[in-house]
Amino acid sequence: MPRGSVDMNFLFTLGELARLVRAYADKQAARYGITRAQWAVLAKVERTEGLKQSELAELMEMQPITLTRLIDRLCDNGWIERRSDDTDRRVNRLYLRKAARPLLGKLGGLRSELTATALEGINPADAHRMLGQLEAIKENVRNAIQNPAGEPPRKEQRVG
Amino acid sequence: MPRGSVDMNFLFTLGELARLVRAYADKQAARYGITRAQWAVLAKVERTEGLKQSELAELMEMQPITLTRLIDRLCDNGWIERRSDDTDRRVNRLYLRKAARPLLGKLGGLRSELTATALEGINPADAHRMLGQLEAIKENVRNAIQNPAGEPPRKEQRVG
DNA sequence: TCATATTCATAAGCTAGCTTATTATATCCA
DNA sequence: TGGATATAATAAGCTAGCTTATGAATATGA
Repeated sequence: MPRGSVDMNFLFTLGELARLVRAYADKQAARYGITRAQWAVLAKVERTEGLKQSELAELMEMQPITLTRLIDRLCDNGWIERRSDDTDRRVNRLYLRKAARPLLGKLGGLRSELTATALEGINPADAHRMLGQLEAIKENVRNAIQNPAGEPPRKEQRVG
Repeated sequence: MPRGSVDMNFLFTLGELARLVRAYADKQAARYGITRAQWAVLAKVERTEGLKQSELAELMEMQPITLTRLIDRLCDNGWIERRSDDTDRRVNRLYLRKAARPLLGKLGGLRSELTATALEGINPADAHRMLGQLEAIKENVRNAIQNPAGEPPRKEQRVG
């Protein structure tokens, strides 16, 4: 196993874990008539109302078209709404609707439950450190995507 | 933040990281004409030739029908083959074909590259511990899926 | 022994990712 | 002023997850 952890099975373990967690969270969230992906969008809108779709997509590390579909569903259910921008007619800005409030309350509880289940037996300090490492890895991968090896870094990076 | 780490944003951070890593790995693997999901299957078959599809699906925490489609692609490309079982005509067993060998060699190198990129700046001991924690979380979630809260554990668990 | 239940693989149809292309609107600058 | 370029959202069509349903083969048990 040359060079330390290089040959660890990190890639596939992460994929399998994400698959399991997604299946579990989707099943639980289905009680409230929402999917995990839609829930993630709703939760972000709650914290940052008034964003453009493109800004939100960037925040969530997701392509704008993927977000468009999720927003369609959330609007269909009356949880959020698109409002057109005063000065740029291309833009939609996203706002919560009243109907989302009770749902968001329940989802908050569910999030705590799911997190507690997943992290059971791991002490809080370790869990915290692990979360920090996951964020660091996210940053590494984001940089790798934006500055592919062998190419000079582009100016005007979105992530500074 | 009551009760330690319960309200950490573990759920969505994991989802975003998995999305980023998948996008990156897919883009790199595309150089060899394969996707990350197909690659994961191929790598498992390499390590455990002769498994039934249903056994492999269980190993990979994935539904049999999802696996069926991935196997279809791998067979189309001539990298693996389904062989029927001598004693049970319902069963397909999976074997590598010669054509997979050079590909597997290249993919091994790619895996090391991707892992090194993702884990850059994290020391090997920490990375190792983190991987162990991810496995522990996987186990927690698997148990939660199989023994939903409020129901008695079913006998004949698949994961014992 | 034969009806019932289980298992294996797959089909149909859904969500959620992606890339590439399109349309409408803004911006830039010559 | 007006043509090229850039940006916002969406469409089309792909992969990979899922649930539910189905057909074939096997196992079980009265």
